[in-house]
Amino acid sequence: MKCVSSASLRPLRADAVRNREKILRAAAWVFAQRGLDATLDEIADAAEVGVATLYRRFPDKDALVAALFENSINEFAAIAERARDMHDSWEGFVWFLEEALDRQCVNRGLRDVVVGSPYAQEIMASAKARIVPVVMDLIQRAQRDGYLRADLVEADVSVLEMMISSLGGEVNQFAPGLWRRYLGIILDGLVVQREAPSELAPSQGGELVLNALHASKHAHA
Amino acid sequence: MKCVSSASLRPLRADAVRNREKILRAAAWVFAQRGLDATLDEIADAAEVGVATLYRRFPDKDALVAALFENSINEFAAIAERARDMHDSWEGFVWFLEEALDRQCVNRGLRDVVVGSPYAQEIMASAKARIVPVVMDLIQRAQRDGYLRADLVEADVSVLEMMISSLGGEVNQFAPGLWRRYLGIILDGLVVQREAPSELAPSQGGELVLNALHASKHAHA
DNA sequence: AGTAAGTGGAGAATTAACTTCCATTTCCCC
DNA sequence: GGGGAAATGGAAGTTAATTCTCCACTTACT
Repeated sequence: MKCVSSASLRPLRADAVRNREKILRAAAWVFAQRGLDATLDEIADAAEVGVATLYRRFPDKDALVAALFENSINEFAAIAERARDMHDSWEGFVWFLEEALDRQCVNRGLRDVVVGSPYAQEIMASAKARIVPVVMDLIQRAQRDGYLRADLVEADVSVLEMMISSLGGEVNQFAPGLWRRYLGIILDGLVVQREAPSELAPSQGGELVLNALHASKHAHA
Repeated sequence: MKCVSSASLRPLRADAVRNREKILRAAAWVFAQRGLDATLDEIADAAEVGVATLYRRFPDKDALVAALFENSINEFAAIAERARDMHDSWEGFVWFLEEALDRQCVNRGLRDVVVGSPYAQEIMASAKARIVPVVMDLIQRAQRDGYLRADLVEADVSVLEMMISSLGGEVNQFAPGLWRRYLGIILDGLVVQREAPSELAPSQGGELVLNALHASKHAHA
């Protein structure tokens, strides 16, 4: 009995390490494009590796998702904290939304994680605990300074994020950055008072959004 | 060769008519609750009818969906037209959104139809052609009267409708009417100018929205 | 060179939906 | 009220997608 810790009794063989990394790279790509619904077979193919290899390294999808997205989730917390520390509370609030949404719209897998995919339950539970109080702070500061409407609560931010990030993924590929247009409208609805509309991101591609959604579903003869 | 028209050569038998109606009633209910993804088996069960009966009456899902939702779709057009004819152009615009969204949020199947489910392609194609110009009118009138921000285009309305109606269905059962809160925020973002935030529908249940979304997906041990 | 570790990919197991078949029941008209 | 056409139910065939396992073979390490 010469093993020390319960996990990773011995170091992985060199080729196994290489394959593990190929898998992670491939999974990052595939999940980003197609969301967490992507199959493990698909990822194994993209990694140029047999399925069994993937299953040996990661017992199930949850484990793979956790390994991949733990970083991104911590990044969220970091963003929120940095936003809270910005001088202008409104700028901080807006910057947080922009950064968070940009990531979620570009990476459909990340969006699924944040919105609460069953494959990322525990990983998000702890992250939420860390992020929520910071967002509450962001909100309260912007409210105290008279920028943000007083009736906004933390849950609203989650819901609005969810609504806006539904324009990520495939839609964002048809109409890149369209989500910014609607974030703009919503921000105009969140400020306490306003003389004129702020300038919006252009709507180009907007007409195609619904078509883009069709395309994403199966063709259906 | 004594038949007259190509369809409905002879009248249906009395029991067949009764069953057809049971199917339509059941389908209306099931689609409203679970969206167009509900299976035909499920509907047959709810109608207390064998699957075969359903298939004999409606060759495929598209036919059933068309039979069920043609009315609702025409209702949309009627609502849009009535909104256009209202005295106050802003009230008309808001009223149209409220009515349209209320229907979509209460009836998940209807939402799927409007957002462009593959099972309702043709049925929507013609309806769109009828509704879009009316909505453009609604927009232009509200803009001309100085209520609605000038940079809003027709496609925006579809996108916003889609975003808001994502709070229908199961979410609306957890937190009934929550969608009105976010419609309120967005409307505040759509007016040209505003001194103070308008009053929002309460957020009660809002914290549970994301949980409601989980619940809707399979439990996943 | 020997052996433990690692691999691939076919295929078993599962789940789920759509659709058809046909022996039986029900209605309609005479 | 009886004969024949119409309608029925639900079991079973079909197709498809996904997860996960097995084992004969290959590769790395000492």
